[in-house]
Amino acid sequence: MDLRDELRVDERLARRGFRFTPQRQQVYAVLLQQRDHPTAERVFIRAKRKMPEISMATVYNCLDALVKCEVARLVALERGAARFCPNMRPHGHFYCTVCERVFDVDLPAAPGIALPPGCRVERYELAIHGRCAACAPARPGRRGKRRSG
Amino acid sequence: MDLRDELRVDERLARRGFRFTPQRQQVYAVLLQQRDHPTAERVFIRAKRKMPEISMATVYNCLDALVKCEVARLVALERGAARFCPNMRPHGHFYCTVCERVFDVDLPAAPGIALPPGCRVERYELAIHGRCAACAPARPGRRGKRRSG
DNA sequence: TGTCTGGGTTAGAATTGTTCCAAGTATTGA
DNA sequence: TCAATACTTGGAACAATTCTAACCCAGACA
Ligand SMILES: [Mn+2]
Ligand SMILES: [Mn+2]
Ligand SMILES: [Zn+2]
Ligand SMILES: [Zn+2]
Repeated sequence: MDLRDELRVDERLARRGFRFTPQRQQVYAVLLQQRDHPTAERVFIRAKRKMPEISMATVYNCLDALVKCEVARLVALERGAARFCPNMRPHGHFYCTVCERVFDVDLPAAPGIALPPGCRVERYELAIHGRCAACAPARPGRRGKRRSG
Repeated sequence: MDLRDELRVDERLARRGFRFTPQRQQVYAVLLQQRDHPTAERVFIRAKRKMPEISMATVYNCLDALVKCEVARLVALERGAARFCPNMRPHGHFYCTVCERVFDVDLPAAPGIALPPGCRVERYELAIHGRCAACAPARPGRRGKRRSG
């Protein structure tokens, strides 16, 4: 984890009356360490390696604080568990329907979409569903590695 | 409901071994009647007006059949209840974060997104979050009409 | 120093949205 | 007419998330 990043996170939390507790540091470190868009449960499993006492409730609380302070993004790709991403640059996601891995993709510079009149855009959520390189050749069933951590 | 549409639906279901039962007709009619991207529960409430015996399990079953036969789309905009849409032309969605209404928007002709190499796209899901015309002027809290059905 | 205050952590209960199940019903086609 | 198959139903089960109540802890302040 980059020290400058951590300092920024610290003050971003403080600005909203949140503390950068050891649990929140650990949850944030987990997000930075393996940027594979883990679910809350996967974050929980990884965070427990260095902090065995941490609870699921705390993981949800920490992720919520990080998302509220714009230090992490919640990514809702399908129904089912939300995923989390510490990349705060605007970007979309490629979701492999076979191995369920998620990849960041850049958004097009000029979306050029005609909105209903009077609408104000807050953010774009682009999800591209398909097959990643590892899974593209297969036809049905599942391929590629899943649940690696 | 357009008769030609209904006939097409009938055969689309039949092709997959599904029947266009009175319940499925009713659920489909509800989707066509008020194209506001209702949740399963809202479909249930509306369907009960003409078919008081219908159950939630059947509404889920019917929506599932319609989605499988490509007669309706499941739209997963946020965490929480999925929404359903009978518009099968490719389109994205504008989601008002205040009143929670959903509007169809046309997709740009050429998205022009650089994907991870080797990826095969199945479909795009574009969701634009923001404020609709009715809710744009407001700052915090909620405005606009909600849950009208 | 003692204690007040407010956020934080925890386990477990509750809630939400969805899927599954078992039993009975309806439709189809030999 | 009979068997196979699909369908509907209420309720149980389930998964993801949120809520609750008890305790913890750091910093403010008397
Ligand atoms: Mn991402
Ligand atoms: Mn739509
Ligand atoms: Zn894959
Ligand atoms: Zn609105």
